[in-house]
Amino acid sequence: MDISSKYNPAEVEDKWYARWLKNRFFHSEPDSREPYTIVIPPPNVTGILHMGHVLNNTLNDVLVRKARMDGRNACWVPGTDHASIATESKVVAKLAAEGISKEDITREEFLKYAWEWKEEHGGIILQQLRKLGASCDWDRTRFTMEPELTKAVVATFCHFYRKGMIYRGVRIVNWYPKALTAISDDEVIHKDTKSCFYHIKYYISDGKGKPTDKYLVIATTRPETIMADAAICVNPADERHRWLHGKKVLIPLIDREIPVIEDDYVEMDFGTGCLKVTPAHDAHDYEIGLRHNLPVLDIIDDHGCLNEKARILVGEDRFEARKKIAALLEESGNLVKTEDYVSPIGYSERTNAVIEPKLSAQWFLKMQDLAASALAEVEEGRIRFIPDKYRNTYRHWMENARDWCISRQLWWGQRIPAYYLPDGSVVVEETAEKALEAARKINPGITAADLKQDEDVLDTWFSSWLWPISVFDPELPGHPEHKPNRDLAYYYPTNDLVTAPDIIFFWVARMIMAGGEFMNEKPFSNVYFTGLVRDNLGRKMSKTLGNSPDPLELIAKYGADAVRLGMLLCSSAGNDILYDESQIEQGRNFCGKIWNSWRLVSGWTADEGAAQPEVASIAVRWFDSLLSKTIETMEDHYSKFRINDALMAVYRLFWDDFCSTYLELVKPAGGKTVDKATLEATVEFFDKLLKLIHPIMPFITEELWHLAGRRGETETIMFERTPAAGEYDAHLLESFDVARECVNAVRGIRNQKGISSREEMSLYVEGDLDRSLLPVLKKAANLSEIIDGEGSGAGSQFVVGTLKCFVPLEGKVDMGEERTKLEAELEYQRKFLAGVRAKLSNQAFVSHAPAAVVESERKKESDALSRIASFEEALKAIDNQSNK
RNA sequence: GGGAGCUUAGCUCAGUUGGUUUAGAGCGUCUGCCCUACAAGCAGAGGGUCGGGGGUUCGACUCCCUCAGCUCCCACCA
Repeated sequence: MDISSKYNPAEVEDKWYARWLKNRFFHSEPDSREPYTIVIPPPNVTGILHMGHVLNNTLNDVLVRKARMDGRNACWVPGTDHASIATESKVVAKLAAEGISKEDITREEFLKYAWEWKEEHGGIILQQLRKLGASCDWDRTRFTMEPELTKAVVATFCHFYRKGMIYRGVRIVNWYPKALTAISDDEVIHKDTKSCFYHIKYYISDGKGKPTDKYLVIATTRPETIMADAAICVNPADERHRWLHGKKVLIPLIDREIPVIEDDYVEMDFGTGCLKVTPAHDAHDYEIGLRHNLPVLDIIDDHGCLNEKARILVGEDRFEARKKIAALLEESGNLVKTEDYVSPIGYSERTNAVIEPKLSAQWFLKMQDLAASALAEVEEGRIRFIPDKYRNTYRHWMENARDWCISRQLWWGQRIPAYYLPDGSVVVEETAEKALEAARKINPGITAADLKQDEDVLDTWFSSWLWPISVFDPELPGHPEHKPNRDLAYYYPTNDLVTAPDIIFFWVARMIMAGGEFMNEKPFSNVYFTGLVRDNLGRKMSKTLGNSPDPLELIAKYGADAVRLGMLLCSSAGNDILYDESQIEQGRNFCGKIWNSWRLVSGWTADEGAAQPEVASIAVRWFDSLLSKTIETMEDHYSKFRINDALMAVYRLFWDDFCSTYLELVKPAGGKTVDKATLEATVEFFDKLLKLIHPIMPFITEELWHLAGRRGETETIMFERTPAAGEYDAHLLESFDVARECVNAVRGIRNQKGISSREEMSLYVEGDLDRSLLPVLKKAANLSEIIDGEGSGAGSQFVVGTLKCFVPLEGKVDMGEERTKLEAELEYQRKFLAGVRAKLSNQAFVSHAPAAVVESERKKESDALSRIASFEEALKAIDNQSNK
């Protein structure tokens, strides 16, 4: 059969992916089989493939392909996420590059640009996934902002609003001045940041707005907010500040009078024990303000600049204002001192911009009930996390979940379906028409033009949490009375979810909540958390470091199968992945190995009449057993999501056992013909191996499966069944390993003595070895004869287990060297024996340890004794020789 | 500040209820090989007192305590 001498992944991969698509092999429809469902963690619609995606989607694909070959109706639903903040900021940047400012255009115009951009760049990542071999059901591709899914999101909002779980409130939120939007707590990262602690004098007022000569000192890191102070707060138990109770003080520079209040919140031993309370610019202060009924004065605008309410430094950026006010305070004599200080500051996870705690009106979803039931799903074991340790993290969060701020001050996203009447009252309805209807019940005179829809959009996660439901039946979310359609009824709950642990709360937890709310059923059974992909120095991959390779270039260079294997090689669940290109090289090499092994086998021609050599017959029986055993091992690994262990098992089976051992044993000596039975068995083994490898490396296995079976274009390995583990001969496997060790030892001696593998040798064996395996020894070690008995004279002695072996080495043996080697062995065995005997002579051990353990120690003892005897004899023999 | 986890060969990691483990794998390293499947390969070899200390136990990489180092998550002491 013609087969190119080198495997060409690019050609093969493009060919097969196109055929798979053409035949719609990935497409799934409900039928009588058991479903296996995965929904993709939807990547950002404008994103491009990075190594994290490669890891995640490779794992997904392995699971899906495995399930498909297990005979299940596998469905992997792909799609993308509209990613409001990320996408909007990209569009804003693009417009800015064209000289267009978002503020100069209308919402409609902006959205037009955004959609254009999405159409142009959106979904590139889905094309890229095809290169990786992802077997997604592309006919089911979804986008979180497509009309149907948007309807689902809006309906969901209305649903929770009607249940009284959504409310609008003025709260301190994490304000992101650059994008002019609030972001959720989860999108803020706190980092210890060097800053400055300003100690500032506030003079006591004489009651008429004039300073007395008495003062208190507060310490703050944010002097630019003093103009927004509503009070000074001290701990009521703090004796030092008792004299301040009931007093009023004047804010420096602007001389506004504020009260001194008392609250337990203030730590006596921190700072000066006096806290300036700035309800508009600090969440704790806001709480204190509520308790003490303090006025709220917001002096920072949406861009992070001081506004006119600050009275001074109006229009200055918050950081500029901080520098300037420090100078002003210094001038006015209010600055006592400054000291270096490190404090946690919130940054945007996305852009690293400093987040401003800011008072603003936002929509919230109450979390308490949702979180409690979502916690139970995991705690009571209905949903399994892999690795298990994430349960702790999950529990902690769910027990402390705060209400979810679901509004975002953006345009790209699902607009909040709240409509305001001129009198300020609000109606929440799925459509503008329904809203008008509802509004007229409040005020019959209302016209459509009077109703103003809320300007905000919903947090992206407010759509992605519906994903496992809405991709199948977008009618259901928000309408729990709706009967699930055929797809949803069949595919839900999905089986496994593969995702990164950093979105455990953003997404995983919330999908569980939505599942409980609308389906009364968990959305998936297993969540496999991958690690973060890092470079080989352990650094996160980032554009700025330039340490993030382009997966498509890697695929072009090494092939998708190689990239997949390379990623899986280093990935055990939950551990970070230290990526190194050498792993992908290893994948490429494995492809080469598989390819070449078939080149070898395909070159064999069967000789109908020839009898099967004994060594081939043994090899076939042995490999058949080993194959069964390995399949069993792999199934066990898969069931525990130990994908890389399953991979390693088949990798070694193929390379070490099939190629290096089996093929070498059955390989016809002259390179000409092989008996029929052996050839058939070999081809069948190869076929099974391909099937075992297919979920991991889909392309090369499909190619070879076709080459090996001369199969038609509409056939595919992907619907073949996973080979079943049959019975295996444990005794054969064990004794075969002894034989292999012997072979190893002989080869070692060859190596050491510089004897070519082509030169035949003799071997003496004495002791425990299955003699039926002698042909294996003979062929693998290239022995002319194996003599049962004790060898003597010039030669080298070694022991495998309790088997004593001797290789005659006439004229090639250095007796001194042999002596040293044997003495070292003897020394080791004696020490070992001493250890075992110490154990056995310990009465406590003998009486407490289980009989089997004691028995095995006894066996160790007798084995060691026999080995020692062998070595001693060998040494004696050497001495006799040299004495001659 | 709270919580979780990690520390095993040069590197990355297994080690599944403490005893057939005299601690394994992959990669890398070293030695020898182009023998017609494969040098992206073949055949071998070396390499670890399982982070330190203590304890429980007949027995500890495995359980407990403690110290050290690292990582992650949560947390706005101004």
